[in-house]
Amino acid sequence: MQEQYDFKQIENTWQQYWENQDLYRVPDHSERPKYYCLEMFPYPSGKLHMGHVRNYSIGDVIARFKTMQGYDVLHPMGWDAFGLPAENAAIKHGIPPATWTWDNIAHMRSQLKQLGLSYDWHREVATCHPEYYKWGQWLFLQLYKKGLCYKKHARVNWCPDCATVLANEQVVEGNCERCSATVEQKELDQWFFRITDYSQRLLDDLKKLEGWPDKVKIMQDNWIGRSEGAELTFKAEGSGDEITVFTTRPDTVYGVTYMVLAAEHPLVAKLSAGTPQENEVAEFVNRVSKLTELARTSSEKEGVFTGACCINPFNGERVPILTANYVLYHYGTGAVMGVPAHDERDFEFAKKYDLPIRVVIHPSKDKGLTAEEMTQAYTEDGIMVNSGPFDGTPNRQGIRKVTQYAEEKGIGKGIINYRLRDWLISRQRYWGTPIPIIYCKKCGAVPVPDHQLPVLLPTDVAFKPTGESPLKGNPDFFNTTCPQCGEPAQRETDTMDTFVDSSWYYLRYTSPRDTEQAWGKDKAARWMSVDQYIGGVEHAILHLLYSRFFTKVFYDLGLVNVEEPFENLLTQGMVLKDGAKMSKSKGNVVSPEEIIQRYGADTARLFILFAAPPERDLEWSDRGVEGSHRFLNRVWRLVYSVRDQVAAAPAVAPGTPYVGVHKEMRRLTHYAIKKVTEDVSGRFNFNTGISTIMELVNGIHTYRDKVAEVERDAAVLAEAVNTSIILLAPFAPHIAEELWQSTGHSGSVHRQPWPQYDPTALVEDEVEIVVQLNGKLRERLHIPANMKPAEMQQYVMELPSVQELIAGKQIIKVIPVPGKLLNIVVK
RNA sequence: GCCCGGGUGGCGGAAUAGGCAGACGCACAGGACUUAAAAUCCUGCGGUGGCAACACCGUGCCGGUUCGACCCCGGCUCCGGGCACCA
Repeated sequence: MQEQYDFKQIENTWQQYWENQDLYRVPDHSERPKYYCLEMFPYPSGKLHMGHVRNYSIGDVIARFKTMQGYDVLHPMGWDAFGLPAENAAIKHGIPPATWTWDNIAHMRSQLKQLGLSYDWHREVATCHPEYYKWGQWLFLQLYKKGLCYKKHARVNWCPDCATVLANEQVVEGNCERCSATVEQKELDQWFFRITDYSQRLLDDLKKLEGWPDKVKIMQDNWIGRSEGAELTFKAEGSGDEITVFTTRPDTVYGVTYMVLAAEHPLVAKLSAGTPQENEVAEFVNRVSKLTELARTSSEKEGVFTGACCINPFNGERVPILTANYVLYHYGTGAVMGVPAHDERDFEFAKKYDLPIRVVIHPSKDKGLTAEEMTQAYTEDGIMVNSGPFDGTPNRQGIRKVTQYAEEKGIGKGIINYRLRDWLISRQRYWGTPIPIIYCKKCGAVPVPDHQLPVLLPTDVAFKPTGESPLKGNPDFFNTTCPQCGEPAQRETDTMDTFVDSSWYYLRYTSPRDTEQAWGKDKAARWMSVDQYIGGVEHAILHLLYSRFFTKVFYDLGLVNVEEPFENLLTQGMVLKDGAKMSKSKGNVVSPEEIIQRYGADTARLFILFAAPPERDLEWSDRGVEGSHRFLNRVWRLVYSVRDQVAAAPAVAPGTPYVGVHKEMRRLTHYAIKKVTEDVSGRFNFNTGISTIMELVNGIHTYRDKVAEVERDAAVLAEAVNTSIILLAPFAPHIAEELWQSTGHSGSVHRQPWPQYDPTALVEDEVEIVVQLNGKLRERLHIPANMKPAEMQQYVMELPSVQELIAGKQIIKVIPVPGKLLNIVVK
């Protein structure tokens, strides 16, 4: 063992050794229980950033800890390798996307290896590899055959900069989630997955996910957006055209004073035809439908009379039909009833256009409302009035009763609406999984037969700066023959959203090299579900919702036997510098490479785990990094100074009665085992775990310095030193391995069993308690630890110093808390 | 507007079940070692007053419950995130 901590040499040596020994390979079958630890795989952008380092350091601690606890830990890594940046690089630098991507992967893989992460690299996957996307295509076809995948002509989100369509989830406040360009609307033929068929199950099963943060579950709940209500049908006067509205408040149907249709609603043109309103309506629709949803909904409410009226089937009243910008065509039925008295939007609209307001809910029997006095809508609960047979009914009951009545009369029905839309998966891009569909003039859209998979992405493609997919200009790719009739046919040139690729990679890791199937059912059964998933909260909806959907589909197809993919989810916070997210434009980026170069991987990992608990944002501090480095040096010097004594020491004999400093050293050792185990297992509070190891190391220093070498108990010292090395192993794996080997051990420290604490070592003879007077701290004192509350009270109360405290005061009550305090309440 | 988080020393953070606020680390100050510096080691480090023992104040603000509140309840405020004309 060298006197100096030479992290470079140590990290290189052990990384090579572990690789040569194949230390992190995990078997598919064994007697040990399984644990699946997964971190979100990265997009191979070129270099690791600190967010990656944090994500993977957290996962590595858990994986190593679980391994030491006796589990077979599946801890894989791979690459979310399809995507637009590869195409941009091709256009900009003339490098083919495949070359660019594989070069990046090679570099990032070596960076990950430099961090000393315990991945089973035999299981590496890359979504751009034909052996991976072949099965993505196969899964697409399984959904297709099940009717969960369809092509539809629809108004879709189009990003002009990315030159492709986007899923709803990828539009953030009207802008592209990737490049922030303003999203436009286009009418196109597009492929969708029928995720809406799973709305209710995706919602219901959120309750089963006890290991997920509430925040993420709430976000998914909101996104699915279940809303219970009724559809009610009104008939247009004259023509008899039916207008069905969706409402969550059927109890207010007697308060309807107008109807509103979305601008795109087919009846708008029909109803206004031939009325004096016709031109005005056409002009309004023309203007409004050009606007994006965001532009429409952020402007003031506007509407025009269509010239037609309809009859409220509940009270026979005649109300005008309008069209307005605040009604969305794609939600519900694209039509709403206007109840200004009890809906804020309707109130605002009615005030602007002078439409009548009719109160049909009173706050209570004694408290009424009048339309004239109202300054805002009354949306709370109350009693129904002006509502024919329903007068006097509490409105909550009224919702049920009106719906029931509508069903009996055939003018409506109860219904549940979801905000969730089907998942648009086709992309007009080259660098993605080709959609395995062939278009034949005779047979229509024909799925590519299984034996023809994969539909290979051609690599000899020309990129144009227009951004158009080069597949369109590649006849070798798109010209083919129909699998059904053999006539000439064309391939689909759209590729799949990369979120499709990342929605099943956790399953592929269970059978990464299987050439016969997407995964082995037995393998998936052994490893699924993922016990711990770790990644950024930015995937709360997109990736995590899609993966849940896929798993449910696979369950229904009999491909897996779990209904949820991720048992426990840890969403790590961002890495900040000077209070802001690291970014090139802000110039506050700290490069992992530089930190590893200067301080080593162990220091980088230790700092990032110590500086904050994983879920919180982490403020980067160069000083803090130095502190972590200093600590590792301190551990090194300690072990160096006692290495021979430790190596030669016997084990602590069970039951040995230690006293004084020796006893205290043992207490500290076993307390550290207890505390670090608790911090790493349940709470993932690595910061407090590390601080406990620091306390142990500080304690060993004191023990070494204050006790002469001859009086030192070698067994106690060795126990403390060995424990600190083992506890440090998941956090700083290289230095721990080196120290382990230098203190006379054989076998990797990472294959040692995680230590168990000895409860008898934690028992103290004396405890410090405080004496409070009316809850205020007055005195600290030491008492025997085994005192019962009554004994403790008597003992403390008789102490002269305490007598002095309470002299001349009337004692009202005394509250003894064993091992903690005694509170004396006096007057 | 609605729904989640979060406000604790100069800084990152700790207090896991209502029981000693500030563990651990950073920064800073003083000291030891050194010709000197770095490294290392030791000591101090919430505020105010005091030579000191000690006293008083102190977890965003106001109030409540309790023998006792960073922690529970009510009301506000500021910061971060999500959703937002979804009928």
